[in-house]
Amino acid sequence: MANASPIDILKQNNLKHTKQRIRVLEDISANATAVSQPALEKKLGKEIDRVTLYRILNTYVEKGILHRIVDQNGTANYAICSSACSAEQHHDEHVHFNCTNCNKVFCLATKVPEINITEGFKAEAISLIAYGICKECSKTLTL
Amino acid sequence: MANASPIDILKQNNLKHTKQRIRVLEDISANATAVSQPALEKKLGKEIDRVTLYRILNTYVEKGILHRIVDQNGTANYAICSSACSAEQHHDEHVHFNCTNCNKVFCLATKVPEINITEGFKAEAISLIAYGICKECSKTLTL
DNA sequence: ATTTTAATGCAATTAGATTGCATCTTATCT
DNA sequence: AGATAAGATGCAATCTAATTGCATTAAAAT
Repeated sequence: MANASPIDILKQNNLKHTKQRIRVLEDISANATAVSQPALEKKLGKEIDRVTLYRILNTYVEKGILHRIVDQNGTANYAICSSACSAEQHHDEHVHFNCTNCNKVFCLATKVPEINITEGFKAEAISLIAYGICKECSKTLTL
Repeated sequence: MANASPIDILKQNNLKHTKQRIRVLEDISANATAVSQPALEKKLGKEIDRVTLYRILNTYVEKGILHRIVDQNGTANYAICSSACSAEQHHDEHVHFNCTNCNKVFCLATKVPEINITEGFKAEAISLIAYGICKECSKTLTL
């Protein structure tokens, strides 16, 4: 279930398998880093309408197929969820890294630690984003 | 230096003290929670031009006077920095709580723990946002 | 008081995201 | 397979956040 095919994922979630939905899943899973909405639109904009893309992404987030990481600029980035995610709950418990140079969002292996939340507040999800310079950019910038 | 007046803050940062800048600081510090850009604009829109507001907020973030918390929707929220912040570095090391019901952003007392970042990535700032239902909304929602 | 320096306001523009509605496609049911 | 129901797509329009250029105005320095 770790690397299910796009069609399997759609079946598991009772979603009609349209070519647009398959393209989006293929494209996002082909990428090592999370993909931003603008990048997706740029790449798929000729095959898929802007609005459809937004709707597909929202459905995927709701179903727990993708997780959405909003970066410092307020831009939405998308990455495939681990199999532990569902429509009921996201278990996107790893740290993200947002490069302030290239703007890419990376999923790090580091897990989000337990956080002690103030009495009275009911936390349902935690987002931990580190900002700085990514591996590739630090090479380029020091040259 | 903990609760410096708007004018003091401007002096300390070599910023001209205009009535617009003072209003923004007054308004944000009057609030217990972080204030969103839309809320600020709604409140100050008749005294301060939209564009000026954006520019003031950006200068304040650059100078380390305010910190910006981007919530799940990509909306910018602003809160007064602790005195430890400067133009060189933000020490906004506490956890934020973003209510998914009323959208307010709270600064919690909880500190952000040490995070082990993957080799090669250079983290400069950490943002830890918990999403869920805030104190007030949990009261209202259970009624 | 004059000059310098920088902030403000206005108009226009860019970009991300959303809504309503007609059309088309997928899946279902004979 | 063919008809039908359910739902997804595309298009036009709209909304909101944010940014840029430029003329005007206000604050600080001399």
